[in-house]
Amino acid sequence: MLKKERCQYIIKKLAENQSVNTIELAVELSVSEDSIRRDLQLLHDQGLLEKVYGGGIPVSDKNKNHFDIEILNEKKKIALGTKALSLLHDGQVIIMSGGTTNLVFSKLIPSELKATIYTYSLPIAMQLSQHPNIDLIFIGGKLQKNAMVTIGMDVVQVLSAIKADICFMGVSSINVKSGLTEKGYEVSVVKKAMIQVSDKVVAMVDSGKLDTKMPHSVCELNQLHSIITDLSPNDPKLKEYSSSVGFLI
Amino acid sequence: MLKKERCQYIIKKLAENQSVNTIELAVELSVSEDSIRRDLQLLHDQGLLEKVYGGGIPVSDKNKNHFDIEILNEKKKIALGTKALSLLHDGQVIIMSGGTTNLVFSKLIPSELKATIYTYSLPIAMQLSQHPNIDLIFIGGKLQKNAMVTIGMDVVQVLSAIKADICFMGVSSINVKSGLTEKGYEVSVVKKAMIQVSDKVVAMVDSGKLDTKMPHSVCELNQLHSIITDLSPNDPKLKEYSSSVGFLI
DNA sequence: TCAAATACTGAAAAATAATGCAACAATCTT
DNA sequence: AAGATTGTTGCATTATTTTTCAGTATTTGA
Repeated sequence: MLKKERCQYIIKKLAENQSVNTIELAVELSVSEDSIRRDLQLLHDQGLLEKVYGGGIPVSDKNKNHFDIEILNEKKKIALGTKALSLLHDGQVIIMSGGTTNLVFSKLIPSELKATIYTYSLPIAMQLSQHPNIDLIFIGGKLQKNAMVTIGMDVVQVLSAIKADICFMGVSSINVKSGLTEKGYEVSVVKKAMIQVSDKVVAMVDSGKLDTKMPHSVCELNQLHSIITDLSPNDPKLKEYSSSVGFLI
Repeated sequence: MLKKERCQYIIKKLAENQSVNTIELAVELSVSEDSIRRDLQLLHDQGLLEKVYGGGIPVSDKNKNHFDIEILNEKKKIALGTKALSLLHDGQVIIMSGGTTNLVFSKLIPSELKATIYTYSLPIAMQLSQHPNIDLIFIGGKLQKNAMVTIGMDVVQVLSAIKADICFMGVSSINVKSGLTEKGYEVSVVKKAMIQVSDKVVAMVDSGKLDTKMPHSVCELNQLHSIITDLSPNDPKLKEYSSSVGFLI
């Protein structure tokens, strides 16, 4: 068995049992106790467990001051976000929706850019608050827990009062017939409001979202200024979209 | 067997077994280990697997995005926050100001508590968004970067419309004569608004803040329901405060 | 305190990896 | 078709990583 596999096994067992024992592990994995100890040391150095006499226990999460957000397909999303950078200019007023695609994008924004950004996504706000030249305005409201975005009438109301140059819209589902659609009604309402007040609407589309559909409509394709994907604009998967949208990037 | 076929075989086996072993593969595919290593290297370069000593494992797609917040004197603040827990009850409407003291406190809130919490601090919102039973409302506005809180008239306006049972107020500076004071004018305005709409105001005071002063006044001591510190209520440093305030905890 | 259990240390052994090289085959060029 | 080019393979050598083992130190619990 590979060393890395052993480590994964240990982590898994630790999560299940809240503790692991050196000797037990040595028997289960048929290696010497020394090897197990070295593995435990390694995992400890990575902050993945607490080493104690006789084995290991989980790290106490009371003292954790960090927030993690999992990003699927980060590579694709970086490719996508990098393309979107060409649409940014100094002085713009920008609205950004939530989603990990936009989170990745926000990380790519060059630190020289001077712009005003509105968002209602907590993680994106955290990210952009580190940016030296961006005026950041957070749109408050009731928080939707899993997505970490605010929703509801408060959000719509604030959005209605904005006049934005461009809006980067994270996309849950898109297909040619139904356009953009969302799983949650409230999010769809917020997105409609974003579109209303933005000169350009840019759909940030992870290629996995192509040709899928959700219950609540956001807008038709012809309302989009452009669609940015991680694929080449000539990719056959995008063929049917090209006629309905201004730009495919 | 062709190199390409081998690579496909490796990928397939990896998906099935969650790991592949160099020597095994060499035997199965009847080529030298060197060739297998070269294949693994190739697949690694293509991002299709993770190379480890002895073979390969799937690429971990758990790409995480990381936000860290530094907390000074965390121990003191945990002591302080733990005392504050006694003021929490189901059904309360709570306002929380920003600051690391309140961030630590928010982490200590038991997961059974059902309450509504208003805050204008990004990190506290991130923290509380993980809480299963708390209705969280974020107060939007322009973001102040270093403190990661929203400020300005938008915030004051939203606050004015609230009616809260209790308000946990992070404290920058406190002394007997001037009461609570702040470095920034805008934050002081926001805090005044919080006090206006809260039945009880609780000052969360790290003992390092005692007997200090800043330019902008927030309130006098007699407007506070209680002061919570990391010290014992009988500590001599708190003596002069005791006469002006309802409770010292 | 002692005895047992567990941990740490360093060195040697074993396993695995990387590198350069020559042989060979497939492909391309002329 | 002959020659040049390229890519793949296996081998020998050298480096690196991992494991074990023996001896010694530390921690634990009675």
